[in-house]
Amino acid sequence: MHREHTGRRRNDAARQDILDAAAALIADPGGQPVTVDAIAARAGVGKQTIYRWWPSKYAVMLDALLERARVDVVDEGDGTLLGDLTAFLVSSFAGAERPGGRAFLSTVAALAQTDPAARDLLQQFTSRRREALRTLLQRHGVAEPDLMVEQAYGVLWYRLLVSGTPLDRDSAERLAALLTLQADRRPSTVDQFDEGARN
Amino acid sequence: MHREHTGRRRNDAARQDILDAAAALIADPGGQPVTVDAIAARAGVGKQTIYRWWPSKYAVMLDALLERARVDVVDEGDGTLLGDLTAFLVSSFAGAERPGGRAFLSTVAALAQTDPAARDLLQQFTSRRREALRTLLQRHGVAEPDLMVEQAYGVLWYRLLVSGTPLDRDSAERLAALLTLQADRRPSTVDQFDEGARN
Amino acid sequence: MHREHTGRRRNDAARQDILDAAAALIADPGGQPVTVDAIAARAGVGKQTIYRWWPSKYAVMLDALLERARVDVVDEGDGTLLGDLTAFLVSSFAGAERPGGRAFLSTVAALAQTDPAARDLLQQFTSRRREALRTLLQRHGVAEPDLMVEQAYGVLWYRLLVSGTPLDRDSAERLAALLTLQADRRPSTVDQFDEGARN
Amino acid sequence: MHREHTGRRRNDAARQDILDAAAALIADPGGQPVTVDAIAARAGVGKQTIYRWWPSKYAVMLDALLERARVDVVDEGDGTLLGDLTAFLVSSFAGAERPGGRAFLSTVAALAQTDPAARDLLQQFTSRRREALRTLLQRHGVAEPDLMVEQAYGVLWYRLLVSGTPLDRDSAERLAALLTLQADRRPSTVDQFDEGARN
DNA sequence: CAATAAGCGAGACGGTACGTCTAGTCTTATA
DNA sequence: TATAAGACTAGACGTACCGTCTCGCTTATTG
Repeated sequence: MHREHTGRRRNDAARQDILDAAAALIADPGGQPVTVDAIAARAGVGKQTIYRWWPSKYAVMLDALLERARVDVVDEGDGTLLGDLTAFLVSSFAGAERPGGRAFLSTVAALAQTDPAARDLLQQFTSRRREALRTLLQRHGVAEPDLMVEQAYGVLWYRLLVSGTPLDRDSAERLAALLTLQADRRPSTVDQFDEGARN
Repeated sequence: MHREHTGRRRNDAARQDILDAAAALIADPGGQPVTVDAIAARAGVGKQTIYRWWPSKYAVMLDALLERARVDVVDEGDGTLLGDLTAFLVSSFAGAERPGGRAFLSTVAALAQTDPAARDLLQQFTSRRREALRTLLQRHGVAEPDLMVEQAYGVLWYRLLVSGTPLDRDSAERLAALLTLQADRRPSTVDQFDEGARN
Repeated sequence: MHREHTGRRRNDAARQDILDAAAALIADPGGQPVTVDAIAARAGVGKQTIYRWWPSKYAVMLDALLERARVDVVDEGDGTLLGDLTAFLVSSFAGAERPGGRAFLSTVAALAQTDPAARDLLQQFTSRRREALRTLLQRHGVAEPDLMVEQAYGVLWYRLLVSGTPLDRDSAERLAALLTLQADRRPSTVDQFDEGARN
Repeated sequence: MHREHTGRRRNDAARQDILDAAAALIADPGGQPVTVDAIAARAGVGKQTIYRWWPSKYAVMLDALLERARVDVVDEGDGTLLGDLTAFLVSSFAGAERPGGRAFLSTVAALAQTDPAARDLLQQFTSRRREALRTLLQRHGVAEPDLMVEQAYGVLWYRLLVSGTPLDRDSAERLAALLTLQADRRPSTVDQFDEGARN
C-alpha cells in the first residue's frame, strides 16, 4: 500500500484508510477484539495519526460507523400512506440488514450506552431518517407522528439489539399496515365515532 | 463491613455483597469504568471469590442486573383491551424508570451486543414480560400479537437505548391508545377475511 | 520455561529471571536497543511485574548491573605496596574486562549521567572497591590515598568511557609501578624539599 | 525572535540558533529530556532545518558541545615539570568547571557510550588537549607519558562521570605534585637506585 | 526580468517504545 | 477448607519522541 504524503496538511487518504480499516474490523473482527493497533496496522498508519485526530478508539469506530450510515436511501411509495410507509420501512429494514449492518448498528448502540460522544453521534445519524419518516407521516396528516416514528424505529432497534429477529421484508410490510391502521382512524368520521366510543 | 466465615460452605452473604457491589457500581460508576477489582474491593471480597462463581466480569454484572429485574410487576387493568394495555405499559415504563433502572437496562443491552451469555440472559429476562404482554393481547383476540409486542417494547427500548427520551406515564397511555386503534380494526370484514386466510 | 507461582508473595524466581534477562540484553543487545518488552518476553514475565517492582526501565537495568557487580574479587598481593597494588589493579582491570563487563559498566555510567537513582547506585557499587583500595593504601602509609585511588580508578574508567583502550594486565602492572613511585617518595628528603617549594 | 531569510543559501544565523538552543537545553534541561522538537522550537526553526544539516539529534548535541569546547585554554608554566604540569591541570580542571561545563562533558560522554558518531567526536575533542599534555610531558623527558596522561585525565573524568567530586584548584595542584614525583625518578640516578632497591 | 532553485517554518506522518490499566489465574496465609 | 489478599501473565491503551515528508513562502541565481 502506498499513500502520498501531503506535508503539513492533513492527509485525507490516511483518514479514509483509517476509517475503512476500522469499518472492516468492526464488520468482521475475526474473533479478535477491535484494537487500535490493528486498525493502525491495517490502515498502514502510525497510532499517533489516529490519536492526533480522534480522541479515543471509540471515536474512530463511531466515525467509521457514521461514514457508513451516510449512504442515503431514497424511498418513494405510491402516494398513499400505506404505500409510502411500506416503501420507507422496507428500505429501512433492508438498509439495516445490508452486510455488516447489524454489527455496525449494534456496535454503535453499545458504545452509545457508555460514551457521551457516541451518544451524540448516534442521535445525529438516527435523526436524519427519523425526520424523514416524521415528515412523511405529517404529509399524510397523521395525528401522533412522533409516537409512530418511535414505534417504527422501535421495532427496528428492538430486533437489532434485543431480540435479534431478522428485519425481513414481510415484517416491514405488516408493520406498515398496522401503523396505517392507527393513522387511518384519526381524520375520518369513523375516528370521531370511535373516540366518542372510547370515552 | 463484617461477614461471618462459613468455612467450607459457599458463603451466600459474600455472593450477595458481590451482586450488590456490582449493582451499585453499575448504577453509579462515578466516572470510573466498572472493574472487577472495584467490585471485589467494594464487596470486601477477594477476586477469586468472584471468579469461583461467575465465569467473567460480564456474568457478574448480568447476574446483578437480573437480580434487580426479578422484582415482578403485577398490573391489572379493567378488562378492556385499552384498559389492560394501558395498565401494562404504564407499569412497564415506570419499572424501567425506577432509580438506576435506565443504567441497568442500557448496560445489559450493551453487554448483550458483545457477550453471547449476556445475549441469552437478556432474552431470558425480557421474555417473561414479553410473554405476559402477548398473553394479554391474545386474550383480547388481537390479530398480530407478536408485532404489537415488538411495537410496545420497541418504543421502550428505543427510548432507553437510542433517543434517551423519558418513559413517562403519558407516553405509555398514548401508546396504549394507538395500539388499541390497530387492534380495534380487526373485527372488520377485511380483517375477518384475512384471519380466515391465515388459519 | 516454567516458574512456580508463589501466590500473594513476591516471586523471587521471576525477579531473578527479569534481572537475568536484562543483564543478557545489556551484555548483548544484538543490534536492538534494550526494551522493556524484550526484557519481559525473555524473562517470560508480564510487563506489569516489572513495573510493580521497579519504577522505570533504567532502574531494572541498574539493578541487573548491580547484581553483576556483587561478584567480589579477592586479591592478595605479597605484602609490599607494589605487590599488593599490582594484585589489586590487575584483578580490577580483569574484572572490568570480563565478558559483557565493558557494556555493563559503560551503560551504568551513561545512565548515571541522567538518572539520579542511577547516580546513587553507581556510587554505591564503586565505593566498595574504592574503599578496599583506600584501605590497602593506608595500610602502607601512603600520604595521599584518596588522590591515588582516583588516579587508579580514573585510568580504569577513562579507558572504559573515553578512550576505549583495553584494560590489559600490562597496563595494570605499569600503573601500579608508577603509583608506587609516588608513594615511595613521601618520607624522603626530596619530598620535604618539594613540599617546602610548594608552600 | 526575528531572523533574516537568506533565500537559497544556508542561513548561518539559523545554524547558530540551533546550536545555541541545543547548548542551552543541555546545560539546563529543566527536568525535561532534550528533544529535537524542543531544540527546534527554542531555535525558532523547523525540524527539517535541523535534519537537513545534521544526521541525528546526537550529532546536533555533539556539535553544540564541540562548539563550546573550542574555547582554547592556553596554559604556560614556569618551565619546570611541576610548574608546567600544575598550570596545565589547573586550567584543565577550571575549564571543566566553567558554568555548564559538567553538564556538557557528562552529556557527551553519556552519548558516546551509545552512539558511534558521538564516540568519534568525543575522541576528537579530547585528543587535542591530551596531545598537548603528552607533548608537555615528553618535553620534560617523562618515561611513561601515555600512562601519565591517562592518570591526569582519568582523575578529571572520574570526578565528572563517576564520583561527582568538584575539580578544584587544590586537587589539580596536588595531582600535579604526585605525578611529578613519578616522573622525577626516571632519568635521574636516584631512580636507578630506587629501581635497584625494588628488585 | 522572468524562471528556477534551494533554504526555510510548519506540522502531519510511520514507527517504536514507554508506562498504565484491566481481565482472569494462581498461591499463600488467615480464620 | 473457603476466603482475603495480592502477585502473576497477557495484552490493549494512549503518550512521547525520532526522523521523513510535503506545503507554501522567501530569497539568490540563472537565462
